Amino acid sequence: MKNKARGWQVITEWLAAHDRQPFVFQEEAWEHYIQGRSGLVNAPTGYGKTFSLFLGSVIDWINQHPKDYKQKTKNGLQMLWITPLRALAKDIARAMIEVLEELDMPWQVGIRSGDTPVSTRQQQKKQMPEILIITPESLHLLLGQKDYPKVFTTLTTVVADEWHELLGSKRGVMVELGLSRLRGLAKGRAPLRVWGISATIGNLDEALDVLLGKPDPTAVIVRARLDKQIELQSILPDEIEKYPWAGHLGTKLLPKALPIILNSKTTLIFTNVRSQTEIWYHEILRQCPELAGAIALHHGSIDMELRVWVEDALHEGILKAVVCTSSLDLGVDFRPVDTVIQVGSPKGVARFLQRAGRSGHQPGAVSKIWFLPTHSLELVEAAALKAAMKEQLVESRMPVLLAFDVLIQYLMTLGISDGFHGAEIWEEITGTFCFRDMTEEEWQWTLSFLTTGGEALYSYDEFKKLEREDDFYICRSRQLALRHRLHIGTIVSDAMLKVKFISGGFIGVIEEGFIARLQPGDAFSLAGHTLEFVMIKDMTALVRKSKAKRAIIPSWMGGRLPLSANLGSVLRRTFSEAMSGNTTEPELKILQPLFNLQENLSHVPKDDELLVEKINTQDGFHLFVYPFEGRLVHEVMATLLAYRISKRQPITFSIAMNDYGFELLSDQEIPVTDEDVHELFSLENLSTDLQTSVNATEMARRKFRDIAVIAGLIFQGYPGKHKANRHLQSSASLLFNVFRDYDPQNLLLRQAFSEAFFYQMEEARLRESLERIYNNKIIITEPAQLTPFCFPIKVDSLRESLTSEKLADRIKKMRPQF
DNA sequence: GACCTGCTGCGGTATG
Repeated sequence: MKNKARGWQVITEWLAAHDRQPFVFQEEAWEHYIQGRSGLVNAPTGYGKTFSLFLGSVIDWINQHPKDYKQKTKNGLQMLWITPLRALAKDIARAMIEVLEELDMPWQVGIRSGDTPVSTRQQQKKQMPEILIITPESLHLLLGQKDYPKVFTTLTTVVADEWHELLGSKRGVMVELGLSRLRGLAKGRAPLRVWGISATIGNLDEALDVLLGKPDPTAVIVRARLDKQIELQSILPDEIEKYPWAGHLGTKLLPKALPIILNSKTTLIFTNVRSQTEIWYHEILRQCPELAGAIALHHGSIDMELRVWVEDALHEGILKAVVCTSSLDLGVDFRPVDTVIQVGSPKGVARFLQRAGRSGHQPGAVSKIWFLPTHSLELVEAAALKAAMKEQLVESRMPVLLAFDVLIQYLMTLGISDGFHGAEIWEEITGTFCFRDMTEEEWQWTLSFLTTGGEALYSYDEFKKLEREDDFYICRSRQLALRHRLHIGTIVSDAMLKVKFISGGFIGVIEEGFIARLQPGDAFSLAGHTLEFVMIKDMTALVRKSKAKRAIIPSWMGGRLPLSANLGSVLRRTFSEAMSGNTTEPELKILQPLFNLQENLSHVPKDDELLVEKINTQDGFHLFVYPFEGRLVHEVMATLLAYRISKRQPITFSIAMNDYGFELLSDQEIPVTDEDVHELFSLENLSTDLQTSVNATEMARRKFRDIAVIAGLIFQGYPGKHKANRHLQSSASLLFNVFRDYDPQNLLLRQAFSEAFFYQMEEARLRESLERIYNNKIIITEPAQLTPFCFPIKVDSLRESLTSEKLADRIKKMRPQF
């Protein structure tokens, strides 16, 4: 295998034999690779990016070491493969071993992650495999071992797999920092070759920059020159007039989805919410009992073992359908899946594409995805998604900047292994994308915070973590080192209780708050089982099987993904099209009666218009506004508007919002007219108005909790031992106050505020949308009754104050007739 | 009888 033609041939043959398209390593890319360049490979999921890159690098190695090929040699660690998912690590390892066998290469492939057994770890300590697949957290744990540089002396290549998944998060920052150290260790040798593997995102160039840290003019992006064909079809109700105007469940359309499931080999049904998967699972079985045993459900609060069982069953093709949340979004491909149903809004174009890509894995096959709306208006999203996909309006992943919490954790990691020299690490860190704008002053603050505890905590010894000897920093406390190892990582979880059968066997986790409301004997549902709650013991909820007909579905406090900016803007455009009358989209056609009603009662906004509805009901005076900017932006915008209106005249509001718009409700007439409505959206005095109206301190306080945990200021207790969430929250709050009062320059405090502005208020997006609205036409209507647009928002705001029974009554009364 | 919202991911000790 001396020449590249032979190498290329091996790759092509292998990929073809394994049903994957050999498009990634084109001649040109291969050339880049063997010249030792770094870069980024981009292609849709399931198209063999991983394998092409892997084969390419192995064959390149063979070319460079022709004599060692096929010999059992101890080469040491050659390649580090970073993956965000443990499950993915296993998949990749399996495929790699297969490839190596075929090439007759006696290389070892190892996995290093949380579930790597101790014996394997010790084995690896003695001798590293040639290829190590690792998570970002485990990489940092390696960097926290004594003599860690020895492990990496032979390393030539690092691959960041699923880089788009890590990029926008603090886990991505961990990768950046890890890479900076590995590059530092490689100084004096051939520079590390670093490759990213990424699905399509809006900012691929930036993704490469983040991976590289310092610009590298020779680095390349290898793009797949193919368009994955995706076909979207909506599941339409027979009579749109009878389909709900609000809601998020979608079970009314299940009878229409069932034939699709029955006619497919294997179907994935994606929902947005964990409780929703439980509800759908039960509902499917109720309507189609013959599916018992052939369907399963999968979400993040179901015990790992059960999930793995479901995943294996998917691989083997023995399941007819799996109801799941985005826990099945990542990496691992399930070939038997031929049909995907998305229930409700996917909230973003990228996520939708990814889910669609779960079907039709075979090269050239069309991925088909069904969209099942949970309320009428959501059908517009289907039409918008089609347009967005056609135009490739995939969202960007914004890299995290200046995450001082992660930096502090990292420095401590280096401190507990061999210690570090300030100047050397400063050099490396400012070479990362995340910290390239860090000032010398900030660096000095960080070091002094770690050695003294900073201005507020200097009198507490436990915060003097590192000892300083000239420019050398090291942690000499075994106790602190131990604690630190337990806290490496950036994922801060909420306190959950495990659920276990009395007879043995874990089922999953639920929130403390949910179980606190249960009485022994109550029935609830988890992982598809109906369970009877027996008691709590050792922070575990013990249950037995129940035959109860009615069971409470647990709810989990999860994230609230807002509608993405991309999807929002296409959505606004789609409304314009819907009213143009010459649309061919079935989703828009079927909605025509609804649009007509909206137009008669009020107005359907065009692309360059903002609709404001003033409605009086027995509840009071409502102002509905529809920017289609996602709920986070709406929340802040609503608060801002309420404040600006109240400056005109004393008035109080209650606020409600969803992804499409928001509501201000008052008991007095709301003073907004055509003449003065524009100035409510003005950028003038925006910062001061925001500071007065939005409680930024409270938002920052909430953000600070994670920051304090990541920076290692709060000890979360030993594994297995429970520490109530309350304690965590209160100690974080305490620290927040202490910093605010005694150390206002504290960088972690500052970070909490900037995270609140960036992630919670989405300040940049808020500004953009205000500017857009300010330059748009604003149409104020005064409908005589609630409109299809405002209905979902109104229902949401009622839900908080009413029981579901009363709510159903109220909704019946509220709903206007066509 | 139902117009029930709120995702995902990782990691770890020590003694007999």
